[in-house]
Amino acid sequence: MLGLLSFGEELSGYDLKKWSDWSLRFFYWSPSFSQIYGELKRLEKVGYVSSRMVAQETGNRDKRVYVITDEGMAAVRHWAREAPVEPPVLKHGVMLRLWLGHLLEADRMREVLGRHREYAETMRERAEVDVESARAEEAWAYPALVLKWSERFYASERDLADAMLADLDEMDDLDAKSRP
Amino acid sequence: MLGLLSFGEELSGYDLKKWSDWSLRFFYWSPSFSQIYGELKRLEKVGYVSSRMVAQETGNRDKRVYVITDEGMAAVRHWAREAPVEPPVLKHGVMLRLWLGHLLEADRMREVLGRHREYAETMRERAEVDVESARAEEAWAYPALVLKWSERFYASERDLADAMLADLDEMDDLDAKSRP
DNA sequence: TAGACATATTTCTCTTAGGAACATCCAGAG
DNA sequence: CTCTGGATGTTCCTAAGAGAAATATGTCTA
Repeated sequence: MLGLLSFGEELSGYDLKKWSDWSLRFFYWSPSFSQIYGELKRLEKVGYVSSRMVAQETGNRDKRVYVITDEGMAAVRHWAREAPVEPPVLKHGVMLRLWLGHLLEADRMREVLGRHREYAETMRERAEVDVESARAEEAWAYPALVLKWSERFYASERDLADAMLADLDEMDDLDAKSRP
Repeated sequence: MLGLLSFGEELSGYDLKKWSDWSLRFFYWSPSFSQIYGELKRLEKVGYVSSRMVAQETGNRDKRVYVITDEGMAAVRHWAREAPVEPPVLKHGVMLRLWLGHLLEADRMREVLGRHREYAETMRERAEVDVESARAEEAWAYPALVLKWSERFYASERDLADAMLADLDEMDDLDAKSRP
């Protein structure tokens, strides 16, 4: 949350949710509304953000918008610089299922893998598009860098699926030969 | 849990924890003890596992061991076959930090990335070792397949870090030129 | 003029995470 | 020969996270 606010914009809880959904979707989860609104109150209490109410002309409901304070900036900066490097969290449901390959037919496995391949390619394409738009703005240099990483990451995820499909074929061949 | 038990072994909660920590570490998170023991009771109540107490000769404390039932097998099998293909969950703290590149020095970024690169290479090596031992046993054919995937995955994670380091260098070069 | 959709926030409930506590034994260090 | 750390084995407690639903309010469209 502080990271998102560190770009300097004045954002509502709703904005933060949309922003994080949008910006982090390639490499990080996005907090739920309940987490965001709760956290904003906590952050304000400790002085890392400050807020004000905004009456909206355009007709929409009034909202509370938040900006990061100097203390908040110091806190995120400290985190970004000094936090220990932690391993990424991965929960790969597709691999979990294939790990249990004795429970499903080879064709079903291929289908699951194929669908995952499609997902990876779709994500790669989306990242590719985002790289272009992020490069247009100077302020997005680092996000653009990470988007480029994401594009490559999903390309690799797609290739990994292909490699595994090939491994599956090979397994079947060996099986067929040993049981003629 | 049912997946782990579907290999047919009679396991205690403690065994399940060690097993899942060990087997899934490359591609899935492992449940906590509290989840495991709670879940085992729930699974027994719905008839997916059954348990018995075992008095241990070797001196260790008595334990309760669980086996999967036919209904349990049917349930995991159904899950493995029919569950929707869901996108993997990724929380890449390193990328989140680099996304906030405006908050830290270029050298600190390189350090974080370098450490992540090392982590990826270590994981790759571990996966490589595990592939060999899994291939020794016929029953581990599918786990071996996923371990092979893991080995490639971490190799790619390492290469992605290298590519990003190169991107960072390039960014610095351009920066230096535009501000002579 | 209803219905879908977008903004904006709160509430509730369930799951997951993670550590601490408890219990028991073994092996190795001092 | 005792102390301590580590492995086995299980339970309890608390906090964080996920996600749906409820509550407002207004716009645009079929």
